[in-house]
Amino acid sequence: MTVPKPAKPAKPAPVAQRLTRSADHEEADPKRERLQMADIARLAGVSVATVSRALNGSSLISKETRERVEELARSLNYSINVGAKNLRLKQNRTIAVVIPYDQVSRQHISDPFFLAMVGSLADALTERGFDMLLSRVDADSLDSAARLYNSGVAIGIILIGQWRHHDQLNQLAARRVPIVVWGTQIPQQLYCTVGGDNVVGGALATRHLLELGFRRIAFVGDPQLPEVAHRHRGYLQALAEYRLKPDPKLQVTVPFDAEQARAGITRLCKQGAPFDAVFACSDVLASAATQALHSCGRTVPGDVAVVGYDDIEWASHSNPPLTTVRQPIATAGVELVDALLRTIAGASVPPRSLPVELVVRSSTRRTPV
Amino acid sequence: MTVPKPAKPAKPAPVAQRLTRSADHEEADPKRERLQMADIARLAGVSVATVSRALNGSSLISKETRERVEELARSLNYSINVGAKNLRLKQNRTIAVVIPYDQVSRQHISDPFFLAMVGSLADALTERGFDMLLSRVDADSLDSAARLYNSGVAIGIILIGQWRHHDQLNQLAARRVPIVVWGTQIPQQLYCTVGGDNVVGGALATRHLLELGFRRIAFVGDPQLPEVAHRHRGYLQALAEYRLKPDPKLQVTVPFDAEQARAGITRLCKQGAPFDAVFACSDVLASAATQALHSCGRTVPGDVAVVGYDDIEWASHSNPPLTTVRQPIATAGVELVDALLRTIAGASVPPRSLPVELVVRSSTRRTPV
DNA sequence: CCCTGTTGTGCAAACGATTGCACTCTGACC
DNA sequence: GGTCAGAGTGCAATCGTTTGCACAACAGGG
Repeated sequence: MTVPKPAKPAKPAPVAQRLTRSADHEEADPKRERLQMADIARLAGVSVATVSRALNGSSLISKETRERVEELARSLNYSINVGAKNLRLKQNRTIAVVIPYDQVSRQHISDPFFLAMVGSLADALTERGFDMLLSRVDADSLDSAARLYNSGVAIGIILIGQWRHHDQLNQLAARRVPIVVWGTQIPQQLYCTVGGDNVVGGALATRHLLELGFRRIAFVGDPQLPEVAHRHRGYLQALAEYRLKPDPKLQVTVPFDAEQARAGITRLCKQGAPFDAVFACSDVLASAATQALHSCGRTVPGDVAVVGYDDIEWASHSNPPLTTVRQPIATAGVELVDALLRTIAGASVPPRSLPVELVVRSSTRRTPV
Repeated sequence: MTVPKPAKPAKPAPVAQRLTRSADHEEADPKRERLQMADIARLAGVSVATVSRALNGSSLISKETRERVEELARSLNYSINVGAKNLRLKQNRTIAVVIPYDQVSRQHISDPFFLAMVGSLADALTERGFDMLLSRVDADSLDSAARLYNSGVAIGIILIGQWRHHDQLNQLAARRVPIVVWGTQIPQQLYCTVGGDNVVGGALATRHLLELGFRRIAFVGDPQLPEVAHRHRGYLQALAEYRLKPDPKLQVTVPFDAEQARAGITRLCKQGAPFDAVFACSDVLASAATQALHSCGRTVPGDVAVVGYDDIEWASHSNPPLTTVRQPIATAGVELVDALLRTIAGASVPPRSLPVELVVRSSTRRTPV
């Protein structure tokens, strides 16, 4: 496969010879093998050890040699083989970002919230000089994500989407895979989570509706999912503050899927259980709900007020602009990376919950604009 | 650093001894060094060569040995060190996806269109068993992206966002870096592009407005950018079909930045140059334009019709729902990956332009809904 | 002239896998 | 009994780096 290279001279060859040799090499090697340290060494008339040290700025090397080597490397735009370097040093600057693909509560990788998170993580990682490996894995065999760590591809894993896979995640953590999860804190979890404060978020949204006088508030989401469960708890809390009992008929249990949310809301309308507001656990769900309401002949916010969750970019551009609970996406990226790096460093990092805030727009106005 | 391991016996050790040895190892090595082939070999009482062959399904190995090794590896959930493997085999299954960050026409990595593209690429790459390295680079030193290839981290590069960096890209291609770019075809380009058909897209959008009777159509975008240039050419084409001369006053030259688009449209309103429609070169720009128009007291589509470009998810949810030119994001991912793989295989892949279609919604209705 | 630092370099052994080649067993055949 | 083929395995070189150690060259002090 590889074209044999001329043997390395025992002593530095005189300049003339070196140049010839290099020309020879170019001719003899038209397939343009990737440049490597040995090439630089040969051209500079030094050993690879010296090149290595020079490029790493070792103080052992004389200034002239270092500069000559650096110049040569730059002019040939040589770049070091990271794989070999990592192998030798047993180090690595790659972080895996994993988005599980859940068959049941199917939030696809193209979900805007996840994508925004990916963007935020990309920025945070680039900032700190890490590479980001983006990977989609089947949520049913989540521990296949561990492969990324075990095989040394990445030094740690950031997982977006806790779903119902708490146990699998705990197993990963127990196997000492450095992992940080975007999600919500669960009792007895062995892994670190970073997430918005879902209880507060749920309460904020619900309280807002209650303050506006709405009393029959439908909840759209699947409380089996940890994050949704907490938002639901907030919802119940707020209701309790107003001495209201939750009506099970107003519970629309659907995964994070627009289609099913539409169907769920339509069903709710048909069933005739009266309701005057909707709290949906994501903006996508809220948007789907709004559409379903329209096709049932009910206006938003005239007949029904709608609150979403996430505050993804188009929430403000939707029709009507959506009142929603803002998740701190930008800081989320930074916090996740931070937590992971500390985990990798061996620290035991406590779960972190980030503040959320309510963004009021027209979808909950008493009088439509 | 590394804890010394017991010397490997010349002959397979008797089972009892092997088990003891393994126990010793566990105790002596509480730091849990990553499992490697040598460990499996020792426990199985064979050589690493045999383990390697067994795990790679070589027919040289007897069935019993293979199964024993496989079983052992599975039960310890060993996974091979990909770095070492790649080094030895000079192969790799990582593709770098690069999003340049342009300081001038600042489309950030969080632009929804780009993120959707990232999602699409992630799917296409996962599908084919490749890893995806997501990287944000400074557009001014684009060739730093070449580092990813030169250093062997990735075997090829997919770049999203051609911008004004045609020359840099050509240089990369000239240096034989396998690269495929999402963008538009430019004369004398050395690299392969895949993109929507921008001329047709521009023409579709403009013709649609003309058919509805609009005659003074503002163009929002910076024709210095190759893709925008083509859309602009389509715009001119359509105007010509109606024997209309383009009015330079209706040209709003702004980069892909919502803020500047708002400012540009506001300026246009203030200047008093009459216009009855806007063709914006992205949905984000269109949305910004709509907002600006509203604050100038002009309704959409009542006073001014607006057409966008991309058809990102929220185009249909915006207020009013946006008429736009749909880019084929899902197939784009597949096509980009395809083109890159063929480039890597040594083929000279011609640029590809994908069909686009007009999606008509309310933002261009003559009577508002 | 010998000894002892000091300052640069080079040699060679890692890192964890793959694979050509050599080798050891079998059992079969002459 | 000798030869041979074929099956199964191990040895050792290799991939492109880093780095401990040995060593060469030179200067200065006795």
